[in-house]
Amino acid sequence: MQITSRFTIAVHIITAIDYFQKTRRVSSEFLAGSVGVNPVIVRNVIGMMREAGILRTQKGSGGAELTRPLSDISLYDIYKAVDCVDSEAGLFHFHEQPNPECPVGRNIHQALDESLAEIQRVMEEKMRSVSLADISERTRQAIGKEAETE
Amino acid sequence: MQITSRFTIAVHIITAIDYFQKTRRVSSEFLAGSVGVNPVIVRNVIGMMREAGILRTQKGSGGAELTRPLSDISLYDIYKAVDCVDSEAGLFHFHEQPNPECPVGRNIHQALDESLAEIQRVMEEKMRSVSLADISERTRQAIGKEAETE
DNA sequence: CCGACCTGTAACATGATATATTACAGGTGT
DNA sequence: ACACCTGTAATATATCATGTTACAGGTCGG
Repeated sequence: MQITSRFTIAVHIITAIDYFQKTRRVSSEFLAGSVGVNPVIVRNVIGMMREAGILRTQKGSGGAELTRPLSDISLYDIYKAVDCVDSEAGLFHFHEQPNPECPVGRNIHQALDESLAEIQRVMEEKMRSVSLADISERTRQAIGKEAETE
Repeated sequence: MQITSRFTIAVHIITAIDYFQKTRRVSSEFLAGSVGVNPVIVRNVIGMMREAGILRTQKGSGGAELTRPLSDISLYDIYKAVDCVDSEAGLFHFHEQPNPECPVGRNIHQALDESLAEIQRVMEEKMRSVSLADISERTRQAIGKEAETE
């Protein structure tokens, strides 16, 4: 099991929009080229982030624009926006038919749920603590280092 | 995306083995009845835990037996044993072909990896902090409360 | 030593999901 | 009018989780 690549694709997209938006028009085609996936995937991921209020898009003329500074967008915002996990079901898939006639079967769910929820919570809190500004900053630093060694 | 139910099934199995092993023979058929899945699933999950050294099994006569006390088995041990995530690839699936000709494309992976690894790490550390003794204890308490209200 | 019961494992079916791809209707700006 | 863009539907494919049947071989009580 792995968290869908939509997540890293979305982070890549946001970073690229921020990096390029002042110098060129950032269309889904262009982004698809940078990310290395089909433009339709990009448009879908962008659509999810638009619904989540992270960015705005312009039909026709093209290009996407962030609605707030990178420092106000966390990895958690992206993760939620692109639906990496079902919000209701949670991160862990509990087996669905523990036997109610068995004492363990009818109580294990309740006994485990609290711990599973906590695990999910610490993970999500860590995601909240990382902003897209952090990622963008690291990306720009890496690009800067490339220039040095040329 | 969700973590496979093999994980909660495995926790259920360990808890049930501990709960029943002194009073009856705990076969894969019996466990399958408690968990509510096919006996083959149980045998496969048990097989994975055997490979991980968490329990021993007896061909022929049946029954599984834990190799160490519940307090020495953590949720993380189970999670690793039943292969919830690919150990090499990690929890997050990075898109595989970011464009090396794009400055963002060729640096985003490195810029993100550190954060993704940290997120995975805090999650796994939380899993290490919960032992099967905790889960068993809560299960037994829940069973005890049932008895009270009868 | 036979028969009942068990495990380990392979083989196959099925449904869900991630990703890719084609297609097209409709918006925008020159 | 035309080129370029987005939003979205429809479809294809591959992978994976889970279920199911089947069977070879181990163990043990009678």
